[in-house]
Amino acid sequence: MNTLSYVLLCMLARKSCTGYELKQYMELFWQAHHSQIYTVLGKMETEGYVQFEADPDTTKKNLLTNRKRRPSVSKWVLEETAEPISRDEFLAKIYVIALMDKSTVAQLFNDRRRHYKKRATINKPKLEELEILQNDPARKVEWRNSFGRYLIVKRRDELCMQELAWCDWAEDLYHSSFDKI
Amino acid sequence: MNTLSYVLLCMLARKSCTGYELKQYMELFWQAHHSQIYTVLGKMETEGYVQFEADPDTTKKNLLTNRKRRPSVSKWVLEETAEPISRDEFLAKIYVIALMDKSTVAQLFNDRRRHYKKRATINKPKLEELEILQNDPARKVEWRNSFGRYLIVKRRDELCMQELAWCDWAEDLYHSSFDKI
DNA sequence: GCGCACATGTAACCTGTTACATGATTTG
DNA sequence: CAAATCATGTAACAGGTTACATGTGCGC
Repeated sequence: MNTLSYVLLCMLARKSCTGYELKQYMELFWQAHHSQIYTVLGKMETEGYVQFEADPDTTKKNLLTNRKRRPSVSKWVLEETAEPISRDEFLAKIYVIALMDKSTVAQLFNDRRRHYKKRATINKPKLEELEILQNDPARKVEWRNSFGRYLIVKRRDELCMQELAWCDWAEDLYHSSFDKI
Repeated sequence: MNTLSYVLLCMLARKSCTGYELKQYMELFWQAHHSQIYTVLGKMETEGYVQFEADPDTTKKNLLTNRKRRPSVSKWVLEETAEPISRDEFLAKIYVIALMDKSTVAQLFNDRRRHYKKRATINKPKLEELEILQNDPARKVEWRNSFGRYLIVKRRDELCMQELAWCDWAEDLYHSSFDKI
């Protein structure tokens, strides 16, 4: 049981998912390839942490459910939390911004903006969906069940907006610092 | 020459560093263990990307310099930039916030705040130092040389502030959603 | 019918982590 | 003078990526 296993168990604590869904839900804060996810899910099954249930209706769709190993998650949550890891190639490139020509700089920032705009458009509908839950008194149980997810989606949304604002600020400063008029 | 190698070359483009310094400079956006850094620096030397220069004064201190392999960095900068990777155990735990007891939630947020406050206090003096460069017309060359680094330190500072604000917002919302008065 | 998103899996390989090792210099 | 920080390195192992493989269902 490594960290990824516990991350998967956390996802499953909310609702049963397929491996495919787990990957998508996790992408907000933990990127893993499907090859890795299916491999560790297999190990987790042999160790009794999850159960596979074949879906008979729509063929070939497996549902996974967390079994009565919940206490192991509660225990993990109390253990010391490792610091977040980030690896951002774009920022390594920005490190040498003063050595690049202007067109390269423009391209780098445009790519970055494009990427975060795309992220934002994927995120926005998720956020709105969750905020509908929040404001519907008839769906209190669902809201409670999605509360953690809402906090994370909200954080991700802020992050995207701030990154885009930083791109604009940084590019402006670059021009006002290095353009000799 | 993998991604880490290019990240190291970017750091060295700014100034000569020891392996130890490289680790610290990179930590802003790419965390690597010293064992990995020294290993790849060794490979980079045999392939002629860097040179080791022993420091005769203060014993045992090696300075590394980037050689005339600069064009390879320029080429790398133009290649497609991989998306940033993040792995945040804390957010996985937040996913199951609705299943935790209140004291666990309080502890989680407090640890997170402590961590980001610490980050902020490490970052703040770096930011101030760079802003002094920016405002000193006599140190234009230095400012230009540190411009990329400034952009990154600034981004990191914003990130810390926003994370701390999010913690307060999230914990408030948690209480107003789940405290039955 | 073609391409795309859904859906799952294995194997080889590269990257990153942990543990082991050592020694100098600085600060309380 | 003990503890922390500076400073570098190797080896074994665990984690993560890439490539290979296969098949379904939907919309254009």
